[in-house]
Amino acid sequence: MGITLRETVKDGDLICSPHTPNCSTCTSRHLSVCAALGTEELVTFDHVVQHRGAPAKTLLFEQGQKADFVFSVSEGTIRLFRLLPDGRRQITGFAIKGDFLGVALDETYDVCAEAVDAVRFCRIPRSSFVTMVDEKPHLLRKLHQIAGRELHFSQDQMVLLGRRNAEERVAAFLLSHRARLSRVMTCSVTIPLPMSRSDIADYLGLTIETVSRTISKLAREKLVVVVPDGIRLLDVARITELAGG
Amino acid sequence: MGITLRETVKDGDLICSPHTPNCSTCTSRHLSVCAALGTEELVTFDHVVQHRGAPAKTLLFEQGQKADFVFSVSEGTIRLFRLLPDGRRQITGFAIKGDFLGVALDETYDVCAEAVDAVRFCRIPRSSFVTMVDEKPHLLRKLHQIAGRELHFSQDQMVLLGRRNAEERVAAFLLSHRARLSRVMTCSVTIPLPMSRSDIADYLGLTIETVSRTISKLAREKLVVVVPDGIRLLDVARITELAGG
DNA sequence: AATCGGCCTTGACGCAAATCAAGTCCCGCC
DNA sequence: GGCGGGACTTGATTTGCGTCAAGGCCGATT
Repeated sequence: MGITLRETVKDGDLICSPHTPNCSTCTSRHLSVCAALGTEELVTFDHVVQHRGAPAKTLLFEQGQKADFVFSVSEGTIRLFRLLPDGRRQITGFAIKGDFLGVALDETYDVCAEAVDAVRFCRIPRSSFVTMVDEKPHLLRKLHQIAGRELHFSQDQMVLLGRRNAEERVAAFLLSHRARLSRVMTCSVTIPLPMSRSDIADYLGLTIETVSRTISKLAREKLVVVVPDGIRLLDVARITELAGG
Repeated sequence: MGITLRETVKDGDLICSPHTPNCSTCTSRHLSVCAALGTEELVTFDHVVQHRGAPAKTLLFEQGQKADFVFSVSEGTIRLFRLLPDGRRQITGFAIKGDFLGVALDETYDVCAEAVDAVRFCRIPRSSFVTMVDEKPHLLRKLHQIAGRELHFSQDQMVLLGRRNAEERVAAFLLSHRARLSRVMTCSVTIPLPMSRSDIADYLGLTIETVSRTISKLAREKLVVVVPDGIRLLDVARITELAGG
């Protein structure tokens, strides 16, 4: 939470997959932008894409930095956040498998991105990607569709941050995170939460203590059970009510 | 602020401009999506665009409703908001001259839109617009660029709602609103605010009273002067400091 | 096994903003 | 001109969440 960040990861710090996988066998193949790629485009993609991995806490890029790459997450969780000069942090989202970073194609990153746990991703030089997008309108269409979804999500988050109380925020977080996870994994009622309480707090506009107390309260009311690195939902219906709308 | 809304405006309720203006003479011609239109495209546009006006408080469309039109605002202010079942409201933005509503091209509107004061706008059937966008990649590119800006803005707003105190919120609102206005009008230090305190409160995640008190405090400290339907900034530098980063 | 350091939880207390409650101003309307 | 109502301000009080502080748990390190 300090106001200084470690320096952004250098290329050498990233783990290259020993036998570079290719896009056609990628398990994120049908997710996100990649879903919009035809088989022949996939070949083009394979030429420019770099498959990489990074351990927990790696800073992948920083707000304001020149956006040399766009990313597609294939494993693990990445926190996206903004920092205020005095160290306050607002996490704007958690990126998971299938999520695309850099939808806007901006010259600079508008948030910081940091690995929550060990992550794998592929990255594409932004310039190459922009070229492809400019040549393939259907790729741009897909990208725009993703941007639209993110815009919609941001509005949900504004309602949450502006008008919901602590309990509603936590309940809504559990449900929305579960919904997102369900796109990419069979996740019944036990939600894996690799991120810390501090991350959840900074995502929900609360403090660690309030998040902890709220979860304890839900547990006391037998709506959830706290498990190592996750939370099991016991009463989805009631939690949905609490999340409210 | 009630939980029920008046029914959405019907076509008959909207004021048709007596002598329909055309896009080439429109004062929003160089703003927003329209800026991306070539002269010959403008002609196509003129055939499908409908110029309309509406008095204050007109509900233009509602969240969840089928999105029959996309809009470009040419005069006045529109509040965009979400409602919770119990009546709590979060205003996600104020649209002014040059702003485009419906960037995502979604099938349904994801927010409600209501005229704050008397407004003028042009609207285009979404289907026609989508057709144009599909034919003209550079239009889609422009649209995507706008979506990117909105995404960036949403992140600012998440930081504001999640991590800033009342004073910072109000100061940031005054400055960002001024910046937006400056794109379309010569607006020195007196910021016209057609929206009510209640609107500002619901935009900033505060109550009317807190907004009022905070503005009074800024006035007491001689940083602003409250004028009819607006606020004059006396010390932009100090206000920028308060807004903090 | 003992020590350390994160991370999390829990309790006591404080405070910023919400709520409750007048009151003022101003504009439209009779 | 007087009346009514909405928007705004201001004060008193409450409260939900933040802050401060202590302690527990657990994995890493020696």
